[in-house]
Amino acid sequence: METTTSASGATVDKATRQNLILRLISERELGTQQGVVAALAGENVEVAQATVSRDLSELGVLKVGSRYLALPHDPGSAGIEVLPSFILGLAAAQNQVVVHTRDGTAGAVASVLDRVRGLKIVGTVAGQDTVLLITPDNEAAEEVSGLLADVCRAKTRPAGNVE
Amino acid sequence: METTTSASGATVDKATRQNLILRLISERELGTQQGVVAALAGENVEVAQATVSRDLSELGVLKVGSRYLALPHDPGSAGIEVLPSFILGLAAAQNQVVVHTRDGTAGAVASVLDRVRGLKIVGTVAGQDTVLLITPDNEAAEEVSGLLADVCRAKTRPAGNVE
DNA sequence: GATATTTATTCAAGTTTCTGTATAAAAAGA
DNA sequence: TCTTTTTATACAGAAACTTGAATAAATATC
Repeated sequence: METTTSASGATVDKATRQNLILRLISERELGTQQGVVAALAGENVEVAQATVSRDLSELGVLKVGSRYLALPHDPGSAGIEVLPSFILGLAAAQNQVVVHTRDGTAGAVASVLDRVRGLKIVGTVAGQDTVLLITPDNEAAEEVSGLLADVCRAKTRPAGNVE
Repeated sequence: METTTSASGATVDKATRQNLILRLISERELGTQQGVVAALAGENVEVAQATVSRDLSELGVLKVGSRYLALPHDPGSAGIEVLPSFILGLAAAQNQVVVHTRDGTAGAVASVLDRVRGLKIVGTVAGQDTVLLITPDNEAAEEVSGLLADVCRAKTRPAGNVE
């Protein structure tokens, strides 16, 4: 079960490393695989870029603009990639973001958003065609809104193939 | 990912075979590993007894009296082995079994019982110190009651080590 | 207690997985 | 377009997993 024993690097198995990656990319703003390699090294886990490439791929991490976004890998449930087809509009106001969706899909959209790691969202409320996102503060609302706008502008691309 | 290619045996991977085993032991009344080997063969999956031994072990299947009982392997949640310390008494009546438990533990007991595969239970209702089990018919009630009595008489033994 | 049955374990072979290196492919920038 | 940056992949060695045969250990039966 154990792997990766390197110079001073801790011995961690693949699953542990991948969980660490999920945590790192939701805490910091990581946008390149080298960045992830460095972040891992900071946690005393040394791996090659190729391994990070494969990890991101297996984890289903997406790159939105210049930033990785992680969904907990819940195979069988919809991921961030469905959002563009559901979201019609976005508006930030104070520490809130109002997401206008296709009729009847607000619940689904909220459900997906709730599960995106690294998104600064305190909570969501879904109506019929509207999701209200509450963020910690005004900047977070702008940030989330911008990020979602990127997602919907199809600036999204998978950070790897699917299995 | 593939394994086990034999004479006429189908090619199934370990996970598939183990799921099949769970299904077989909850459908039929299997009580020996040879029996499981035979049942698998009947499904066109040929393996050795040693493999069944390891499978039962990994699946956390228990042998109660002369019969295997399977819990869906939900690591972290209590299994059948906790029942003896919670159940104080059992009584079958018609198609019902009344389980008397330590105060406050009826919910936990019901939760475990709900997850035992191969137990002929239609549904459970838990109070404070009592669980009512509804079975399809009177014989099933007797059978379930007897089985649980065996469990509590510590006739239970693991069908294998734990990982 | 002796024998038979049932289950677990040791061993070895075959397979799969994991990962770094090196390199190719793709994307971004100039 | 040319260069640079970023990401993906072929390859190979190492480690881990899977499994059957043989056998030991445990349990049940007489």
